[in-house]
Parts: sequence; C-alpha cells; structure tokens
Amino acid sequence: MDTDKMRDCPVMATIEVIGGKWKPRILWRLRDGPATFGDLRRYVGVSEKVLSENLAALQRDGIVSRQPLKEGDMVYVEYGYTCYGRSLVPVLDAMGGWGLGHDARKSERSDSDLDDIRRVS
Amino acid sequence: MDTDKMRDCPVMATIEVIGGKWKPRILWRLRDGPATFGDLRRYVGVSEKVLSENLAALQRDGIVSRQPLKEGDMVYVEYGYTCYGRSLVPVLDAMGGWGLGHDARKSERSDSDLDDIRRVS
DNA sequence: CGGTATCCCTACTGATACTG
DNA sequence: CAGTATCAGTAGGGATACCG
Repeated sequence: MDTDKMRDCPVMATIEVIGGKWKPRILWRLRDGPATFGDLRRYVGVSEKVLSENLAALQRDGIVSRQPLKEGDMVYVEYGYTCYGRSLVPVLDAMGGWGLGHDARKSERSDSDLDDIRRVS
Repeated sequence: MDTDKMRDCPVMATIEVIGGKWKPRILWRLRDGPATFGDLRRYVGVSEKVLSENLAALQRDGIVSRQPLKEGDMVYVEYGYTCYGRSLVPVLDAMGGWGLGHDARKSERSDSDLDDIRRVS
C-alpha cells in the first residue's frame, strides 16, 4: 500500500487523513456544525457502507467525534469535529480558497486555448 | 467517475489537482527548484509510466511547466512550477505543516488529551 | 434511524519491455 | 535520458440486502 518513500512527505500525511473521494465533502459539511449520519448521507451522496468507512477512518485519526443522542424515542448519532479536528479547518479553508480560484480560472481559459493546436511545421 | 455532488466542494477541486498517491511528493520536490524527469523518478520512486501520467496531469492543470534543455549532446527535460503553480505553495505549506504535527501527535501516546466523549444526554 | 455483510466490477497501479 | 505500450493484479467503490 505505502511505499516507504511516501512516508517523509508531510503533504501526503495530510492527504491520507482528509483526502480520497468523500472525506473532503464530509469535512466541508461538518464545518457548518454537527450532522447526523443521515444528514451526511444525503449531503455527500454516497452509500452507507462507504460513508461508514470514511467516518470510521476520520474517527481513528481523531478528526471527528461520534455522539449518540436521544430525543424522545428517536435515536440519532451526531458527528462533528473534535477539538483536534478543528485544527484542520484553516487548512481546509486554504485548500478551498485555492480550489475556488482554480475553478474560476478554468472557466476563463476555454476561449484562448488555441496555442497548443499548432501543427508541427 | 464524478458524481455531480462532488463538484461543489472546493476542497475537492484542490485535491483533484494535487492529490493522489504521487503528486504530493512531486510537488514537494519541486518546491526546492526544478528537476529533471530522472530526478523526479528517483526521488518519488515510481515507474516512468505513472510519473509521466502525473506530470501530464499537472501540466494540464497549469501547475508545472515542461522545458527540454540541451547541454552538449545530452538532452534533459526540466520540470518546475509555473507562475500559477507557485500559488499552490502556501497551500502545500499549510498542509505540510499540519501533516508534520499530525505525525508527531501519532508518535506520542495521547491518552492524556482526548477531547471528545462525555456530554451525552 | 444507523449501521454491517456480501458480492461485483472498474479504474488505477505498477512491472516490464520497448522507442526516440 | 525521456518517455510510450502492453498487460496483469488489486484495492476500493457501488448496489443490495439485512440486522440492532
């Protein structure tokens, strides 16, 4: 799975925690406050299995906490950032900020991409 | 590939550019200055094919530039950040900084500073 | 509601070999 | 040196069904 070469890249360490296909969306949603399993499922749009796996990984890394709650006879489970997990929010903000700019740039670029198309002599 | 749900998460947009198994290491190496294909191959420790694919993706996104160079009869190709790509460096720094702290935290036995639990109704 | 268990399947990885 | 071509193996995602 991991080559030892990957070990000494701190960016990689972060990506292993917050990266992948679904964790970014989970964490992004959680920035707005705690959410139940069902909330996350609907928001993220992924199967229960995969959501469950991702949440388990985030718990293992100490990023999110899991908290069963009772309201009358209903039982919910709320997920939210741990104190430690909140240290990730500025990083997510930096990444999100760059991502927004990147998307904007991609939109502009479409009209003037003729330079590559030139034929070889 | 992409659910449309993933589209509106700016963190995801960034991860699609710099994420994956090898791009973080490539970009990390390039922070120290340009490198040839062979440099990167040795440093990253991945097959030519995969390295090639990753560099192609980074070029498509405008992050790295490719520049063939002649020195006598030898021909090198140097890769380095584009001007735009350099806008990514602060983001990488943020991620790298957090990753370092995370690794340190994992090393320590952190029984003492658990932050969640309790407060259940 | 909040999950686990199972099975399938594709997309990506990576070794090797070859070209320019 | 700097790549491309080919091909096999596999990890991970998705659908579905089922349990507390």
